[in-house]
Amino acid sequence: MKENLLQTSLEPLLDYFNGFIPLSGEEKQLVTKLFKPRLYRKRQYVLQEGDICAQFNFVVRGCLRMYKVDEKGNTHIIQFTAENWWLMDIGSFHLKTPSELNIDALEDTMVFQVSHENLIDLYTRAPKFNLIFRVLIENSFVSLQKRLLQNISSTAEERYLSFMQSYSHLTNRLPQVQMAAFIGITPEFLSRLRNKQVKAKS
Amino acid sequence: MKENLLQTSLEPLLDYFNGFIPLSGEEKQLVTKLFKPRLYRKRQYVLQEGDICAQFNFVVRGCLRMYKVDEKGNTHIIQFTAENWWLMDIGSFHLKTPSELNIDALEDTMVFQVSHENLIDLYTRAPKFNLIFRVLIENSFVSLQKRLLQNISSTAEERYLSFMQSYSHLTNRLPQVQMAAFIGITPEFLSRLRNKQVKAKS
DNA sequence: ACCAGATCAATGTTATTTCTTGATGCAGTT
DNA sequence: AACTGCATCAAGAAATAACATTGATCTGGT
Repeated sequence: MKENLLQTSLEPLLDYFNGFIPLSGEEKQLVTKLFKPRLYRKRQYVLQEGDICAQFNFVVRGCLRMYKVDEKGNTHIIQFTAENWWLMDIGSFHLKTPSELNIDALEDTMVFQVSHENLIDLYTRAPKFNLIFRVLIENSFVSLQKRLLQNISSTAEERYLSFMQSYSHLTNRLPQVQMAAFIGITPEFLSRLRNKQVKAKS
Repeated sequence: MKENLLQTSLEPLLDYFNGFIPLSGEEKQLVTKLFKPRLYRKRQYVLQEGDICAQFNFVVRGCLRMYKVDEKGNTHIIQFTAENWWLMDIGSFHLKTPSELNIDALEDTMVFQVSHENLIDLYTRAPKFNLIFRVLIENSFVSLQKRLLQNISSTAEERYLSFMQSYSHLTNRLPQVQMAAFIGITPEFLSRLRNKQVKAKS
């Protein structure tokens, strides 16, 4: 019986950084030393409400979701993260306070993780990463803001359409229950919306 | 979308300890304070190779397996653990060294966990637990040794029969792939063995 | 040459997850 | 009062994944 091995090639991460600014050999070394691979299986928690978010996660393969569970037990998804993107609770990570968010895996997912300590170390030894991470976080910020705007100003149907656009690479990988929880409607209603779309086209 | 809540009655654990030696009210208090409930879902890791085993796990409901993955990616199961038994990597736990073993859930599984620190605390405040845990570990030791002996001296068929006996409570709960990985044969060959058994009986 | 067991590929069986549909309800518009 | 946009609950249907069986073929050790 074979199990998933965590194959540990740092390549995708190095490629990612290189896409911003080429790294020196030494910097690659640093990354190699400070980032650790880790496999999460479907449904497994990466971060649980009440815990401190101790890692920056870079997804190499698979898909994560970050969400909040409200008092009624309803799940609200803040973000999906698949290949070559980052996910963490920045607030909890930097302030070292318990998170009120959850992160878990929607598929078996490989990530590279840096701890807080190691990230500081990285910044100190290779200041270039300040730039990289600044840009990276700015990007996240922008898309978050876009999502907020989108969200507060639209009907369910509009949100659905907008979601299909901005997450087009994921729309046939994600179960509809998850999309519904992102859009903020019930799976049943999403089903009806889709139905309507199909009919409208013909 | 609703998520699973954990129900947290300590009863089974207290009963277990009481089965050794009756506990005082104070001792029960201690147990209540130092053990934490935790739910693992099917396929979820409890311990991952490379991590330090930080908890003693007492299974209340469900079933765990502890295994090692070799260089070829083959899984060798060391132990199954269901209701009212313990599981951990003792070595990693005590020496605080990275484990080379994995533990994961074969079913949704409820455990109570003590951390290293809390366990020491428990021993200090209620020395009676030294006895309890000594006996408990001796028991594990004995069955481990039995397994080893069984293993090095038998054919696959003998190992299968012996497994059916000593794990009789689990034989219709465990998938055969898992049993095969315990016995040390391929699932296909196990299937044939079982077939042979059935035929032999008629 | 034979036996215990592996490997590979195909197929069958069950269980689990996901999706759809209908019935009904309810709070805000118009 | 009726209509729209959504929720809730229950039941089935459809899709997928997990598990089991079987046949064919191979291998290393006696």
